[in-house]
Amino acid sequence: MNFTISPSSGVPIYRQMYEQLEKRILSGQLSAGEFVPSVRSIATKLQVNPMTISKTYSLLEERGYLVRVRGKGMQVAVRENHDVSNDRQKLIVAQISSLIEESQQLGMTIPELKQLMLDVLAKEGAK
Amino acid sequence: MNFTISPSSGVPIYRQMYEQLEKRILSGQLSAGEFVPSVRSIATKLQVNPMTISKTYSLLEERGYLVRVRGKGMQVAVRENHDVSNDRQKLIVAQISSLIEESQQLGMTIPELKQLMLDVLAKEGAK
Amino acid sequence: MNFTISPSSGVPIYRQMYEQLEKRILSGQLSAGEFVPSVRSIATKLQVNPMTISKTYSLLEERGYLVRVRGKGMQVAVRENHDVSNDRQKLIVAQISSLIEESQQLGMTIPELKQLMLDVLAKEGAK
Amino acid sequence: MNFTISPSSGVPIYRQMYEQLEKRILSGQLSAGEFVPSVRSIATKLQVNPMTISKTYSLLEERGYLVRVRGKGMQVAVRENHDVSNDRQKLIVAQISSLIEESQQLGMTIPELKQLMLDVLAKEGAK
DNA sequence: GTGGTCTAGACCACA
DNA sequence: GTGGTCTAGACCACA
Repeated sequence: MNFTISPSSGVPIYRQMYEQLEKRILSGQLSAGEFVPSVRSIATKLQVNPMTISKTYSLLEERGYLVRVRGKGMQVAVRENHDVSNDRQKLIVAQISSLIEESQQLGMTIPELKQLMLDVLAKEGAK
Repeated sequence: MNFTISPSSGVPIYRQMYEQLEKRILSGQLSAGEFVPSVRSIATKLQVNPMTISKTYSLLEERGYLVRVRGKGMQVAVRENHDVSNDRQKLIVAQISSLIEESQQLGMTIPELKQLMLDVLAKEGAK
Repeated sequence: MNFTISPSSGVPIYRQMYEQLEKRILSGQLSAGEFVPSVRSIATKLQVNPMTISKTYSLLEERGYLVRVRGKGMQVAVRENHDVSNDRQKLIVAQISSLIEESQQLGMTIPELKQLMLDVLAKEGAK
Repeated sequence: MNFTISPSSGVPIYRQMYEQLEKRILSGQLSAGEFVPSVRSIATKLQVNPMTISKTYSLLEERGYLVRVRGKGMQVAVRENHDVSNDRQKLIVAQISSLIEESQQLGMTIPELKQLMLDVLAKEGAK
């Protein structure tokens, strides 16, 4: 499993790891029951302090994404009503909402924002 | 002029102030040539250390939003291509792009995202 | 007499005025015996605090460029051995020296700097 | 690493430090990837407040000279077009240009200035 | 009156 | 260990 971290980005390494793992779980690239790499193996590979990876895993455990299996490692949690697409949707909807709020604070109208979104989507979709 | 700060939010106060001022300048609520409140007046009002506000102003100066007028205070900069709507647009477009990228990392398709955006916009527009 | 000041440049206004007047005296544009405009007339014209201009004049007086004539104003001083070209030269030589020092701190050699100077001079001379 | 500061020079300490570090980076004495001394170690050595050094580092970071590596310190940035000699040259050329401009405001001709430069260079080169 | 600089010292996140 | 943020309070230059 590959991870990309940028120690100088300002974003804490443990958060960078968190986000990459969360995305893989939410998108189904990591599926329930699967084991994630050990803290040590990742720490060695990325040349990072093991405590940092440990912090990432603890956070993922706390939020229900991972389950600690004693003596074996961390496993992707089997979540009840595990509607992946629903999780995803909530995450994206929240971001759209905050984008709307911000655009309004900047004095942009809803129709203007809508037009902008459609423009950018069209451009990206064409890639 | 009113500001809202939340000392317990984790976001540094000087950054909170920065964002509020940047938004007001970009949205034209503060227009070129206008003087912003003095460091001391804001510090007193918000019960915050003057150096904290000073840091905000230095940042805004460094980025070209404010101009220091010695002995008189800080003034909103007259920017050459002061096409406010253009600044705003760039800021929002960048955020839409990163939202698209993220949704794709989560395994969502462009049409799905588009539908979601339209739904949320419709809901917000109706408020 | 015209002056150009930029209140937002960071350079104190009294220094900006000082430099402009010093240059005019050193270059002979203002000659000995001539009266400079009154503090008030400049202050009004430039929309500047009279104390600021006063500070400029005091500095020029202190350094022997101006002489206070009671009831009449400030006069360009008649300086003994008033070799304008010599003053000028000292001023420029000092700056060339500090340029050499700086270029060496940056790891540039004397021949490199010499070449650079000749290049820039050739370019400017052709204008 | 040694630094020289003069608290009584009028130039803010954080600026004095900035200039010394900028020069060492531009001259290649500090090379990309290298870690600069910690805020605290410099502060202790120079008997100066850590915040003062921190301000220097923030400025160097903002301008792209240093990169903050969380929990580890500040590292000299790897810059894309890291043509050190080019950076240096621009800095010096800008100063030569402004020297030419100034000499002309003082009524000196280009040939006179050229002669003066050659004289001073010859004297310095002989040291 | 304005903002800038600095100290001494505290507490925090991150590794 | 690293740097970041903030306070309380002093002193300074400038207008």
